[in-house]
Amino acid sequence: MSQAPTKPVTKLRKSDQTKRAIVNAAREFLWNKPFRELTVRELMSVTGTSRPAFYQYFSDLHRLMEHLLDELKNEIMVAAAPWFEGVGEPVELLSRSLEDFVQVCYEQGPFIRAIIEACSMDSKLESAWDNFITGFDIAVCQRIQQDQAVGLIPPMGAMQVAISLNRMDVGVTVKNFG
Amino acid sequence: MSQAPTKPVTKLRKSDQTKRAIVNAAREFLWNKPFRELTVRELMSVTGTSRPAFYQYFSDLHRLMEHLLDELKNEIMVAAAPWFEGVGEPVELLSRSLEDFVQVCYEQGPFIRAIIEACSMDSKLESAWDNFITGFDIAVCQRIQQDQAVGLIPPMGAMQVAISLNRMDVGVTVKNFG
DNA sequence: TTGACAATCTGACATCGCGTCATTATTATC
DNA sequence: GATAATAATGACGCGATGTCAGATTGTCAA
Repeated sequence: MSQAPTKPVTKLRKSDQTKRAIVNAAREFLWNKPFRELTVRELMSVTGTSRPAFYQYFSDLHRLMEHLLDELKNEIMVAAAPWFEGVGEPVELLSRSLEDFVQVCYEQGPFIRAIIEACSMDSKLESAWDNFITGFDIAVCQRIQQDQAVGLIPPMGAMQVAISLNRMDVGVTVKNFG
Repeated sequence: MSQAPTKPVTKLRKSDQTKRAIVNAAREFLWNKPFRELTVRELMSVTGTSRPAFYQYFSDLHRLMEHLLDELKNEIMVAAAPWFEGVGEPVELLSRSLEDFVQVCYEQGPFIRAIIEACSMDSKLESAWDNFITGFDIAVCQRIQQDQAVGLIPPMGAMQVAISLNRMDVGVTVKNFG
């Protein structure tokens, strides 16, 4: 090996620190206030740095929300991974990874709400969320079809059921954190 | 009777004409464009009258959406009335007034989507929508409880089921008209 | 018809938040 | 410690909003 990647390209730049501060400030704000009240000015006043500095890290507030969506995606993928892969006894598998899943939704509830609020205001973020949720639609659909093949679930339009269930989950989550 | 109310206080003001024009222009716009792209300038350029004239009728765009919500409420109440009152054989009643209900959602789909998009941007509109949907939660809950009393539906938390089903309906409707 | 009052509309204004500069200050690296 | 890269800033122009005094239009009694 010519170059062991023990320390990849990960320099600990000062800027990462500021970016982290921005994201944290956003999280704190959005924990109990709606996205529509978030302004760049208010956000940056918390971090200490000036308003234009924000644009060094995100081209606008919606990009910031896209970042939160990415982080949410990671958290959820970890929690739902065993279920997504779906090896093992179906019923027990479901109830076990559902527990982790609900736990994530509980911890991230206000941010999920905020992301969805922001979706109405930006086309790109809307697409990003749509990709995210469509991934679930497909995964749930496949799971249903597998269980249908074994006779665990009666034969009905798997995709429609998947979509409906996912929209229900989102709707209830948003309601409970509104 | 001292004064027969054949013609109430309903003068046919010129203004009502303009207001109608504004609402129509909004409907046309929102039929295939998202709420976030609607501006007072663009809206009024269609009606012919000047931008400030808008504020004679609605204090802002969200009030306009509140008006659309009111009109939607009326349409839906008519369609769902028989089911809301709930006299007659449960199963047939459901499938019959569900048909009217779905018809309204189909015709009004883009406006429902637009209203919900706008909700994220205005606290008052959000409350108005919440009142609207809560009415359904309660009605569906009662209906479930009635059918539970007769043994048509197994005993589970009626309100939770009602809320979940309603959020599913909204979510699927918005998805299909997005 | 005419006058005059009220309803309706308008141009111009102040405000607010956004996003972008050229420029300055601060780090990181040698 | 010098210097190149990186980060932060003040100042600017933009677009949309909501308001107002004043002009315009519609209405109705005389």
